[in-house]
Amino acid sequence: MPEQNPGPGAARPTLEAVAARAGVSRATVSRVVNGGAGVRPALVEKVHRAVEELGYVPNQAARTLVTRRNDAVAVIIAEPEFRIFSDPFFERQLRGISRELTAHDSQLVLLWVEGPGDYDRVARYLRGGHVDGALAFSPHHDDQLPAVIGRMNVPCVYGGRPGTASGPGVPYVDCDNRGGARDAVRHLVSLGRRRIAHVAGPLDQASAVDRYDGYRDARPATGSELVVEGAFTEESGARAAAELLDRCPDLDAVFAANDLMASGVLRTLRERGLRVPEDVAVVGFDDMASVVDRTDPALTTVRQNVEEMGRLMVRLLMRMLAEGGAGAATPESVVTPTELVRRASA
Amino acid sequence: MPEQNPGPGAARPTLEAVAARAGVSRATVSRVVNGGAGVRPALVEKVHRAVEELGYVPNQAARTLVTRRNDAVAVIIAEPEFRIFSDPFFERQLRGISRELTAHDSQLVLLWVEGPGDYDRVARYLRGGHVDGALAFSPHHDDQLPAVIGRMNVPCVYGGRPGTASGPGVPYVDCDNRGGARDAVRHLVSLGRRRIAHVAGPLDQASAVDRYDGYRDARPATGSELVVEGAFTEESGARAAAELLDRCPDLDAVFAANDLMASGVLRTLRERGLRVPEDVAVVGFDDMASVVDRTDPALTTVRQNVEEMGRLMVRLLMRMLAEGGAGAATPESVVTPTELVRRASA
DNA sequence: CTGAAAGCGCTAACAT
DNA sequence: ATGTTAGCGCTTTCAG
Repeated sequence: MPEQNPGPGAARPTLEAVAARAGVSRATVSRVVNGGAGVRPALVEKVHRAVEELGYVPNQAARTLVTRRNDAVAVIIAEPEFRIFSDPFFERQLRGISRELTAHDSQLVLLWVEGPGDYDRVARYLRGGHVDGALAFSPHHDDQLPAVIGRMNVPCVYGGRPGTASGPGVPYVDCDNRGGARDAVRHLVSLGRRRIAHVAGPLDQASAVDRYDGYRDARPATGSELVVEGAFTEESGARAAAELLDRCPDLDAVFAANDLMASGVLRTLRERGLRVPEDVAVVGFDDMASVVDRTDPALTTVRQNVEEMGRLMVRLLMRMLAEGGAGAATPESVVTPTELVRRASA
Repeated sequence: MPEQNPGPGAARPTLEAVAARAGVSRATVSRVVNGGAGVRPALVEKVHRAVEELGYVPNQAARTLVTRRNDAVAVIIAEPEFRIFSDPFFERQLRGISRELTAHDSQLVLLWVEGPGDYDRVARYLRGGHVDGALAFSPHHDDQLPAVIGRMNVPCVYGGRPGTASGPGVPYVDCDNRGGARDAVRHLVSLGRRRIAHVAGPLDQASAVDRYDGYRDARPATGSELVVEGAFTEESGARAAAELLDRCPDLDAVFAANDLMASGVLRTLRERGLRVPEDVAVVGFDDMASVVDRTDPALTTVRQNVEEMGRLMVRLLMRMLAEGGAGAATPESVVTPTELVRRASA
């Protein structure tokens, strides 16, 4: 249990004080505090005791001033849409980030961007040198945020492949959306389904586009595409299914670009008296527990390991920082594998 | 649009450089950068131009070192339970905090505490003087986190009344849980209901206890208490309702300590063929949009303004900081009013 | 292996 | 109204 903080009233002990108490120089205390390499064990011990007794904690500002390291990373969340934050999905990713950052002794500074009006603030903050690097989420293809961040020349890793505005060579971590979608549709094909519809996500987001591409890769060549664009919400999935059924009453499978929409699809199917999977097989994407657990029948879906993706973002960033920031070449992006999880719906 | 960052390679310009360029002293530049009070307009203009041309941004570490201000606040989230983060409820509160912090030119540093093993890390961080103050969420009555934070002597405001472990006089922002519960139950009474049951939240949380107390205040004096403790989840609400019905088949109203549990109660009632509100009236607590919108019938509930509560936490903290931290007396806590929202269920 | 000394970039008295 | 000066607390050569 750490000592009591003397508080804002009483001045906190400095290196100087510790040095005096231990009967050594400031330099020696500094060495000990930073690992104690090349200091005689006896002195190390003495210094440690003094630190303990005085309740010494290094002043981070002073340290940053000379080392130019902050041990802090910004997490930038662009939220042009509603809700992204309360997405259990995103929570998992943030948790992965938080844990990995802790493992690297770094702090998480949250920058919540509600719109273009906030870009200046973010830019200023990044320029201010408050953080060693950034992790950013900016799903929308035309969002200018990546461009703004890019101009700041701060090492940054994206969660999800960023849009065109960010320019090429921007490192990111994403799951294999296209491959996962391909697996999902191939599975439906292997079940003997032929009229396979797709409820796409908002096509201004890379993940939605990639999943759509995967659908195109794998769907049977016969017949035409059967696609409606949704909004990644339950409601939009339900509406999309209705439209699809109107257009093609005898469709025998639906691949939805996420679980929430798949859940909406199931609802519409039930309302129309269609059985799942007998009449129509359904596959989702994400394996989002809060949806998948409640669905009836249990939803077959494509799983991605989001927490791991969060951790990978941090590791990638740390590698960039270690290699000396702007000088080094940007590292490769990471694309994580997905896994088809078979349940009752397909 | 801010200039391009010279980047880690090129050294950033310092006050010194700006001073040289503008042909003034460092002190003058400093004054201008910090508001420019008492500097001749002509010079202000000159300095501004130099700042512009050089793309100067103050070094925060250097500034913090001398002013002892960080312009950063820690948000500490204890999460002994699952899920708290993806709670849309909590998102709203965090958003209020984020916005108000931005208005005060402060940054949000997120400290995610997953268990007692993290307490040391938090304590060290707080001791390190990285932040001017903290905002903490620690709903569980016996959680030692408030005690740990208290010992650090860092100004801190709690979201929700903290448990006993924090000691007296700890400032917090909470809604009037007891009064809101009282209103809910009084409303049921005014509807002529007499056998009013309560599905309580986990009674190791102050909010659950307070709502329970409100129930006791207002329930009809006749008959005995009819209470089951739930876990603030939909499922636990459903189970609690089943138990209540077994114990008292002719109950005519249920007040649930939150909307999620109320939704579970509705489910059980429906399964047992009871009509709402004809046979049993139901009232929830929170007015959580994602629940209230889907419920059938629409849920009567007690609304609290969470975003505002988040903002109030920041304002309270800022007042403490302005008044000089530990020296001044801790300010009064803030209890915000609730509002009964009548819908179809009661 | 240890200590002395020189800053990191900025602010805030204190002079002028 | 402006400039001069003395640190803030730490790391890091450079001597010894």
